[in-house]
Amino acid sequence: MGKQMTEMLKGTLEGIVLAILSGRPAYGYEITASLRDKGFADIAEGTVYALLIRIEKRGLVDVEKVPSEKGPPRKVYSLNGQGRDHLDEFWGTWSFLTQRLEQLHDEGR
Amino acid sequence: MGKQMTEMLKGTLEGIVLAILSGRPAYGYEITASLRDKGFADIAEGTVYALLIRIEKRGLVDVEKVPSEKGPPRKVYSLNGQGRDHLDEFWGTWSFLTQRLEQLHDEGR
DNA sequence: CCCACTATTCAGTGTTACTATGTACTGGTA
DNA sequence: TACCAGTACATAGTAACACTGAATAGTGGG
Repeated sequence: MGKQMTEMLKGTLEGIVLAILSGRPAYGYEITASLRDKGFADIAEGTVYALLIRIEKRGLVDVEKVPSEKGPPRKVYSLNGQGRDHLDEFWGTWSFLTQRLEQLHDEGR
Repeated sequence: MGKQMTEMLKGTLEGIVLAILSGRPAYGYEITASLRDKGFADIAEGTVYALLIRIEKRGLVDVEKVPSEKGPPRKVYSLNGQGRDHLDEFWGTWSFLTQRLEQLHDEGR
């Protein structure tokens, strides 16, 4: 992954994962695959799992352990009320940033 | 500043400052004021100065010391060729991110 | 029996923005 | 004179985050 992308993902990746979970509950391995599909090809598994543990500790998601047919049990994460609030905040912050940057980009020509 | 914004600025602030410098050369104190004008009210001076030193070490900007009438000499930074390339890369990475997130945001309703 | 795939965890690292403080120069004012 | 506000830059220490690399564990196929 480019170093620029790595830095830009800080703070953003959390929002991305919360947004994915806002659609439906999912487990780590699944989310990693989903990210790859969405174009984030080089996000390491370890990164996603660490993020999930973080948002769990903050109380943004509920967790349920579900047995898998193909491997160890899955930890299925679902967005709760607090998580939904946090996601709303995220979109607010994000749109603020995009507006400022769009303006800067337009000024630059 | 919100913690979310703090994290999201990582990687982005550098691009913002480079974009400002792409318009015209500027010095730290001036850039900090410019950021306040642009809506980034709570960015600490120390943050900007540290960033400027960083991009100087990476060779993205040229520096010239210019005496000031109102205080210590100013360090005026101007974007050089390498900085311009880096800024282009930044916009590329940024637009990739915004596209993915826009899509995610639209899916979320 | 080993390998590929599924699934999670964790210690150590590098980068970044923030906090808090200090330094230095000028001009106005009490 | 002494002090303070404004200008201008620097830096040590901290917290947060994504990445690297590796380990662990379960299942099924060659």
